[in-house]
Amino acid sequence: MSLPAPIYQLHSPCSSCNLAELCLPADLSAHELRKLDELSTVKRSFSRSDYLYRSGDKFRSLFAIHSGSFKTQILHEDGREQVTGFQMAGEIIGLDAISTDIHACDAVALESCVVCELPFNKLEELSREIPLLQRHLHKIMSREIVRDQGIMLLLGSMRAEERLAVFLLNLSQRLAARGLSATQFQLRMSRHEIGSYLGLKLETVSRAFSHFQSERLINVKVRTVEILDLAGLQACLNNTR
Amino acid sequence: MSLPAPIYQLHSPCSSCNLAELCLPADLSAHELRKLDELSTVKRSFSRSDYLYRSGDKFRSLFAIHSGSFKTQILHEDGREQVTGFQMAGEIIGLDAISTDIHACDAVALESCVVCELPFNKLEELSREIPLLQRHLHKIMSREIVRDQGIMLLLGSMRAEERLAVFLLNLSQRLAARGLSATQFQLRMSRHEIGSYLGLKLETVSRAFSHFQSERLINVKVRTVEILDLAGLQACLNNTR
DNA sequence: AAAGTGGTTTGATATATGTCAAAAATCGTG
DNA sequence: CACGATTTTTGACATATATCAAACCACTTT
Repeated sequence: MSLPAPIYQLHSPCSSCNLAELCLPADLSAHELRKLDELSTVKRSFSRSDYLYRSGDKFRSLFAIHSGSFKTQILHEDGREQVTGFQMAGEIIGLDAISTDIHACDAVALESCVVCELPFNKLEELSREIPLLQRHLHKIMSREIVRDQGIMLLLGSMRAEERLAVFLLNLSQRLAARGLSATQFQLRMSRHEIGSYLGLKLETVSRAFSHFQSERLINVKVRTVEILDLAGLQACLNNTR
Repeated sequence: MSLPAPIYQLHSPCSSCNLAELCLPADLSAHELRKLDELSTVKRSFSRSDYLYRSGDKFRSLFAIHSGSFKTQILHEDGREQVTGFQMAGEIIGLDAISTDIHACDAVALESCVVCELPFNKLEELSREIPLLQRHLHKIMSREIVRDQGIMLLLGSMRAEERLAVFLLNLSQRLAARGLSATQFQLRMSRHEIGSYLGLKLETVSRAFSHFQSERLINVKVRTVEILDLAGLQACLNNTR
């Protein structure tokens, strides 16, 4: 396994986690919450560019991101790479590995991160006993499918600037859901990584950023982004080609 | 709901279905198989261009395709469309709807089809009682995630001819898994639908077909395809740009 | 503070794919 | 079988994005 030794081990019950509303189903009974604490085991820390797992690793656990953010990527033998997502606190990562018991992509920390390991056997066992948890797990997997299909739409039928607008609006909305600013944030990923995610070359990403700035939709200075006109960005999407 | 009245209703136990090896987990006990037959209810027939479900429909059931094939598509309000997949016998369809209890895409029959309805409540109940079934359901969902991410790679970083090669090889392999010819088959979808799936215009798809033919990799006459050189098609993928 | 390194921006140019158009082939239907 | 409607093919041309290159900037290391 590619996990570094846990830098600090905190026994951290899910029931008292401040991210519970993102990770867990609502409406669990006290009894169910207590049961669920069987699950939460250890938190692990990662530094920028550490691997949480690698493609080919044996699958044992899903991971809940407690803080920080990751990218997931597929590396094709011929050198092609595709970033398949950027994940942040409260999101569950590793779902692709369930199908074959082998991780199908790499997960790489974009900054300092803390992650909760969720042993999958245990999760399945608990979800047999707690129907709400079962349903929740299904919803999380289904949500990932919907997300991926949204990206297929983006990659299959949107132009460069539309893709970047979708990307920025999505980031904005997820940050807001975490109580952070929807309009001012630091990008944790490079132009190259954004390009890989959006199916564009890094120069094209950079030009699109510059163009948005010249249109007064955003201010951007390298990785610092301020959205000036959310509605204007939205409007980019309606210009069908 | 958009389902037509079942044209014929056959009570058809999964345990005796010839597609069981595609739909069901291996190694179920006789007892478990018997339980599973609680699930299988009714088969429904569809004709070409019938909707199995539409985006926005209330979610109640997954569907197992018994015969025929479907496309799934997202229609964006601005008229953009994206075909997100082509599904054939033995495949399970509707997973995207679990996340919100509302179908997120349309499923349209590409030919005459027969479909088994799998009420999702029942499926969850059974999968709490049959751990192998639970695991199987998880694997099916995870497989869909992996599939979608493969398409992201295709859309994000492959050229037109590579995309078509991937498409043809994938079809070939799935047909072979169903005991059909890996090298001779009828396409059930139009150039436009293939293009939508691959993020290309129909003219580009048509040109790529013609080019493969001129290279003696395939014979293609409208919707009749014969693959002459499987290895040659594979080799298309290694020409990194 | 200087030097090095990697990331970013911008410009000039090339190219793959899109667009538009017309003809050919195929399919469905009376 | 013929008609119209639809799909497919092919060509000529347009364009969005990629490629190549250089300068610039920001961060790390010494």
